[in-house]
Amino acid sequence: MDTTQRTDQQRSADRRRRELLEAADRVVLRDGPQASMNAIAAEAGITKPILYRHFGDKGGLYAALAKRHTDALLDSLRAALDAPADRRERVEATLDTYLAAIEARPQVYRFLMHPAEGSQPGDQGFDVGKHSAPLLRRMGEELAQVIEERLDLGPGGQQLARVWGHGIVGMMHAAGDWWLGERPCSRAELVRSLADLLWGRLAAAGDKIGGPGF
Amino acid sequence: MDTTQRTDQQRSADRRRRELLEAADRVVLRDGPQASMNAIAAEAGITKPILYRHFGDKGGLYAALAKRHTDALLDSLRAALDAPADRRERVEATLDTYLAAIEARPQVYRFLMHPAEGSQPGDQGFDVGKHSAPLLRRMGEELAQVIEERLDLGPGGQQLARVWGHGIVGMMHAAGDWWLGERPCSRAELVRSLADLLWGRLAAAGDKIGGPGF
DNA sequence: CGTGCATGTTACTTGCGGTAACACCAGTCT
DNA sequence: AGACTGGTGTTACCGCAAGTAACATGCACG
Repeated sequence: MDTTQRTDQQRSADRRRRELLEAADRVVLRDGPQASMNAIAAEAGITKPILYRHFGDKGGLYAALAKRHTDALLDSLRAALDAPADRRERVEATLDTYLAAIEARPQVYRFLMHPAEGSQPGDQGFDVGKHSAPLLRRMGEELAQVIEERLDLGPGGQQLARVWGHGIVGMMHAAGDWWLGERPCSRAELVRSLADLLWGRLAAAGDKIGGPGF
Repeated sequence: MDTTQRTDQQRSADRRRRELLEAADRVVLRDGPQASMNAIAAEAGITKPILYRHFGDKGGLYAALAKRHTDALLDSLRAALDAPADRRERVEATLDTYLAAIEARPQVYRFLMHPAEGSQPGDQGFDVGKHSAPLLRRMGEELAQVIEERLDLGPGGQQLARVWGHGIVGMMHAAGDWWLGERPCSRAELVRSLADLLWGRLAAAGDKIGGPGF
């Protein structure tokens, strides 16, 4: 039969692909996101055209690389979101999971979010194109789905859930990005502050003496 | 005197610089963010080296370009933030101002936020490096300052204000980005939904029948 | 007049993404 | 056996963009 043979070849190709992705991962983590295709190929012990045969173009390689990390992150987030606890605790657990992830592997994070960071004048960086948003988009959509499934938001709830999903993810992202850069407080404090924000402390806070409130 | 002469030269240089920036603006708005230095120089009626003399490198040109738009946007945001109204109205006005801005000039917005969007396989895009964050960072810091100045948040309020500033800006940004791409609702609805989120409706919402709430 | 000095040019280097053309090395068909 | 096929690998090249000399020009000052 030729199906068995094909399976063999496909397996071998898949294995190769995985090896290449791991090599790319190492290079990106070492050299930052402006890693060149040549460098990645060298790390994998081969030359450029093979990378192109496997991934089409640089965007394809990036997409495959990003998908691995994105999937892994989304899995842990789902786990935190599904933990048996009350809503506030779940929100805090999810925030903490995300922040712990970006804290543990900032290189990966910066690659997914700010693909051209740290580039020198002579660099062209990872031309990421429209591939920088997908992680945020996917997180936003997934969160929206969870919100819509579990919360009773009345009429228009589905749209509200989507807005909130993307909004909350954006909040988490921006705060995390800033926090990662400046480390102004502990992770737990950050989680608490963000949860407080989500819990309406902004609306509940009193005005400061001497002027109209924000 | 040579001070007057110097002033003359400096003025002329500044004028030239402004002209170049405007040319760059036109090209970026027309060709998207992957505009080449050659193209910008051609639009300005000159050649590359002059651009480099004025702006150092591409990042410098980008930074100058971004600063113009960022400053303008921040000015309108400050105005909305200072309007004489209660807190919720101000928040809504600020959100609406931001969203109106990105809606009115999506090209500028995409340039500031997603500088490599729309690039073709053969393009290298605008190598934006670490210059994609500043707008968000500045907005976050300014908002933090406003919050800290006007809200009584008790002890640790300053840090809380910074977290919230960056978090809210991130929420606005991500929701706006998603909304701009999908247009799932009107601007007013989006503003309302985000303000509701900030006003604690997430915490206040009831669980949906049949399962533990989010 | 020559001496600065900013402004402008052409022509170049370097380095990247991407591709074409060729070489090798399994197994397969006749 | 010997031609055929399909995957893996190579070298050598193209095109293009960033960035950089090195040289030319116009204009104020002594």
